[in-house]
Amino acid sequence: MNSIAPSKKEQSHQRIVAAAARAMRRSGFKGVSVAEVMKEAGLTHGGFYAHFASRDALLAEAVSHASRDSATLIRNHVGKQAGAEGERFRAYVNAYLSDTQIEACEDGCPVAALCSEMRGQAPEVMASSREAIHSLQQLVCEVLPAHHGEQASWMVAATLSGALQMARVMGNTPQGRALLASTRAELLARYAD
Amino acid sequence: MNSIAPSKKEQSHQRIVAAAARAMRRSGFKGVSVAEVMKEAGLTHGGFYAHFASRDALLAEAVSHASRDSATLIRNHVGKQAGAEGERFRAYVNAYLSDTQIEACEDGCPVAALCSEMRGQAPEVMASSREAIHSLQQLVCEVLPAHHGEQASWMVAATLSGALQMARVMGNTPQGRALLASTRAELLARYAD
DNA sequence: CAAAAAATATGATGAACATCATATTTGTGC
DNA sequence: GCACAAATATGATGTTCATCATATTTTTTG
Repeated sequence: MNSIAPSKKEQSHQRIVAAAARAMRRSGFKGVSVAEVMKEAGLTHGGFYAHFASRDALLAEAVSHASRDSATLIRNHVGKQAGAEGERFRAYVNAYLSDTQIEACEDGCPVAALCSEMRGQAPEVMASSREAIHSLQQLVCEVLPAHHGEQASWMVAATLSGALQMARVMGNTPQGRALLASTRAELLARYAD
Repeated sequence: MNSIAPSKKEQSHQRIVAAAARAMRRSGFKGVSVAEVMKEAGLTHGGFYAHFASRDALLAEAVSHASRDSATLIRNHVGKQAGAEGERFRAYVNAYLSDTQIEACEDGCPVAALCSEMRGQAPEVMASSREAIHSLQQLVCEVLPAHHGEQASWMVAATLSGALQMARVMGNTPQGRALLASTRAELLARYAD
């Protein structure tokens, strides 16, 4: 077997992780059933344990995958606007808190999708979760005008995640959209420059 | 029977709701098992359906209970400091984001404890959840210096809930405490007056 | 193409859980 | 203290689910 081409097993492994990462953000940790994820990956449920030591091991990998994935998505979106300091921040906040995010959980930020559920998970899942939170803060740091410092980046990360979660509970309604609009306006007024 | 004294049934009902409200904030919606809640209330699991139409009906009541309960707790704490405008806000933020809150989920804000899990619950649970979010924002409005307006109150509510959730994932560690401290500092610097 | 190895499918097992029907206990008015 | 009603307990049922042992299929190698 060629060691460059991904083996069949690796491909299956990745399909399973990707399916879990989507299911997780759609329905929470508890919403990830081994059988359903395997079906979504085009496999049968029994073969699961040839790929993962346990369901928790899958969840841990899926959190990391979702984190990298959503970070890449939004980096690509923001990276193109390399204008004045503050422009990248505007683009980032407007994307993270856009109205479309209310209903687009599946490909969105795993912290917003799962944060209140992370506490109390298995140790390996918590470790991945802490990394996902760090990754979110890191991303904020990259786009936040530098003079605001690290302290502000933690607070902004918390605001972004908290606001998106709340808006999703309100739903894609005037209320939910107003919540997002308020948060965008406050953040931009105080941190865009 | 006297209609003033709470009946035995009402007392049991309240004990069940209170137990569920604690279990819920400790372990999430999924962590509320009918059998365990009944045991914690000093009853056996089978009697449950004499009190509630379904598990979801219990969850909905428990969210409302937790919301009222934690609001009362923090109102009592803050209410005593009726000093200059901004003093109440300082007291509120310092209490909501105090280090002790990292480990005190059971009696804390149900929005911080459950927000990312609320989306996708049964309709009655979502209705209670939306009310709990409104109640949090209302409380922020009461303590926020008036000139900041309603827009700021939504953003501050999101920040509080988001930061506490993240800190709880980090745990009661230098990291978690630093996250809370950063958020407190930013909020107070920008909204205390 | 045949044999060996790797990957996946089938089906079973046991645990956890919500729900409910029925029995037992507890409290109340006479 | 006795009968009646309300409240609670017991135990059963059916379902969902993670996990795993074993069989079958697919892939690779000689």
